[in-house]
Amino acid sequence: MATLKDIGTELGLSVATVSRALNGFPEVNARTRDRVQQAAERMGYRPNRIAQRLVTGRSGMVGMIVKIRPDMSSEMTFFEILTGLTAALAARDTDLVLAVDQADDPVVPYQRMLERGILDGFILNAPVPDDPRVAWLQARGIPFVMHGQSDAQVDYPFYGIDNRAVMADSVGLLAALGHRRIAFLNGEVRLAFAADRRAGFRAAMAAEGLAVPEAFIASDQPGESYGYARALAMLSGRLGPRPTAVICASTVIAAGVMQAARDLALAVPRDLSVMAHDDALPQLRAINFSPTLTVTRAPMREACVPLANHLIDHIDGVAAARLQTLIRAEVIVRNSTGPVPEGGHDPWH
Amino acid sequence: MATLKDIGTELGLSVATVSRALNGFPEVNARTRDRVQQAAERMGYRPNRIAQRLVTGRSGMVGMIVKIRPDMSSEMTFFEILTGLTAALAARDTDLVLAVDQADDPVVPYQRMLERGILDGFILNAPVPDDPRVAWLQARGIPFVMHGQSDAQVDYPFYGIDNRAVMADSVGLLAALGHRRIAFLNGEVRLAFAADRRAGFRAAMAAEGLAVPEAFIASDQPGESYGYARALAMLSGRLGPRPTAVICASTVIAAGVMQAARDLALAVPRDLSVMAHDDALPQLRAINFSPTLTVTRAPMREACVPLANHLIDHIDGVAAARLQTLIRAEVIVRNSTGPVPEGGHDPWH
DNA sequence: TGCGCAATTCAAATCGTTTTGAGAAATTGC
DNA sequence: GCAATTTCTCAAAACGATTTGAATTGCGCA
Repeated sequence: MATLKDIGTELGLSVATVSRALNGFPEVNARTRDRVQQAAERMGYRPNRIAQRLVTGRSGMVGMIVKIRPDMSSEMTFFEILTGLTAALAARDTDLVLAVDQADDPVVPYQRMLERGILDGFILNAPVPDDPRVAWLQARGIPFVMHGQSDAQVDYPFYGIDNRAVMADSVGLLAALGHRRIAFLNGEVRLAFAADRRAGFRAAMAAEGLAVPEAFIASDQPGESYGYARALAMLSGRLGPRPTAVICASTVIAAGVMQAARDLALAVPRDLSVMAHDDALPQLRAINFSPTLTVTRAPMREACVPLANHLIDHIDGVAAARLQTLIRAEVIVRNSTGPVPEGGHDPWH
Repeated sequence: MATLKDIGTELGLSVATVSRALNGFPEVNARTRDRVQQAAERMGYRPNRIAQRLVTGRSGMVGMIVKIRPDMSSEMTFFEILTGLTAALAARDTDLVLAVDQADDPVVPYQRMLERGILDGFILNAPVPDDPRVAWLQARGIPFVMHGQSDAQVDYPFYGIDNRAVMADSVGLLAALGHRRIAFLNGEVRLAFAADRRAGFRAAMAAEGLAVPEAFIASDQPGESYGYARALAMLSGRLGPRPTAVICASTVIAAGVMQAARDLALAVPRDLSVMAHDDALPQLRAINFSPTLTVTRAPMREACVPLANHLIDHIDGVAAARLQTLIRAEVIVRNSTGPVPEGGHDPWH
């Protein structure tokens, strides 16, 4: 591996000049810069990140700690994030160091990674309300970006979708079609995004003047059979008058709901409208549902680009307040939603 | 963060002595060593990996590049590997840098990661026959360990299970129960492990004097519905006399086969024996099948400990020949296998 | 008392980069 | 033509560890 010194001796220049030439400092002669750049190219020079880090205090590496949650949905999502994130970080010359959290205390793995002294910052995901990781990292001045934050009243960088708006859009769409009994199959409310959606759902329903019995708001790990089982219970009539529309927190859940509808001989959208929030996971595309699925859509992979940029910008010193992005999911109306069926006009109460 | 110099000035010692004291060199006075160690403890000293790397040429970081393969089975497996691997690496004070391969050329992502100059070696998985990554890394003298190699005639470190033995054990068990028509639902034969299993299956069947029509050896990405669809075809009788036993490359596939048997009203193990190779994925446990599943078992997570150790030992200079581990999977007989049913004694030919 | 040897410790070089402060060369102003 | 400025380049110091070779100390022994 060629070093700055190699280029320097080759060209009869000092390492200082070579360094400045390559880093685009203005005080170096244009002809010298050309010579240096050509030599660097020719000799296959790559700056040694280790040496750079030692002097700049930056390593060009960020950490992410994933928590094992044994459900398919979170694994698919994680893969999607990983793909988008490593690509987006690579575009800014940054590497991703990964660890799996197997500890009880949520901050322990962060502490362990930090002790190595090789990280510039962290990417956090799946926030919980009053996330203890946030306080811990902020107390130590460690830069981080939060993925999935949807409450803007914080003082750290984040990227997330407006989950209340997601629910307002979904409920609004269904209410406009005449639906009054709308059920909601949520994710785990322990997680902030699901808590926000639940609040958003209730607020949107209330705004339409509609009440929802607790039995028709489900919350759990969005596993393989969760959607199917909960939809079956809700649609069977056992819990009360069955909903005419169901909103799902993910397309995985929607797949289960569709299956339940088929098993109960309910036609979608004639007897039941179904919609979901779509992270655009390539394994389960809303367009491949039958009927095609009406969704609120916010591609997970694309979200990784601003996520990576926010973190690196923050490390570079940009203020947190300028690195807070809350996007609004797109509403895509397809064929799984339709007008409220005959005789379904009555609200629950 | 406390440095060697901090400890030195605190104790009135030179950094050299502090360094030697902490690294267990014999020429430092026992009392001095104690003082240094206590001071280090008290001041929360952690060696700066970056500085260590610069002078030793070692970074304590290894890379892994995962290839996106959109099937559930490989994602579950990847999670399992990730969990075991980061824990095993951490035990040897090593971090894992991860990237996702989205390029066509299999060596390009390795080259890109290497250019950063921060890695001590690589963990490769999912080898293909004559893997181009091997030649590329060997030509450059980059240490690596291969996960899943099952042919011992190579000159690099690896850890894998003996896939031919897996098939010999499986076929042997079923043949001993009187089965003559044994089908095999394999993984993708593009991958070395599946090619080895196919060869092992054929050899084991030939050793029992049994022929198998090609229609009863399936190979594909072990997706969600693959096992179900292939088993349905084989067991329907459309392709010829139906098998009395099925061997599956994974428990995911076996789940599909069980479902197909149920749909065709075939009782397991009375009408059909089913066995699988079990990577011990926590999401799909062989013991939770009904009936409980007979398997060849080799826990994926445990495999990561020798995998990590092989790589780090190799980086430390241990010869590749001493770092080749081929383990034999354990055979666990449960309730999904039984004697060949009445009238199922005839071989295919 | 003085010499040699072992046991400890230390100063300095090293890794490859960035950055500071200063110096040399070229250009300008009077 | 000489001083003042601008333009360019360089040597050296840093970052925090390891490692080499030398220096110091204490000890036993003649």
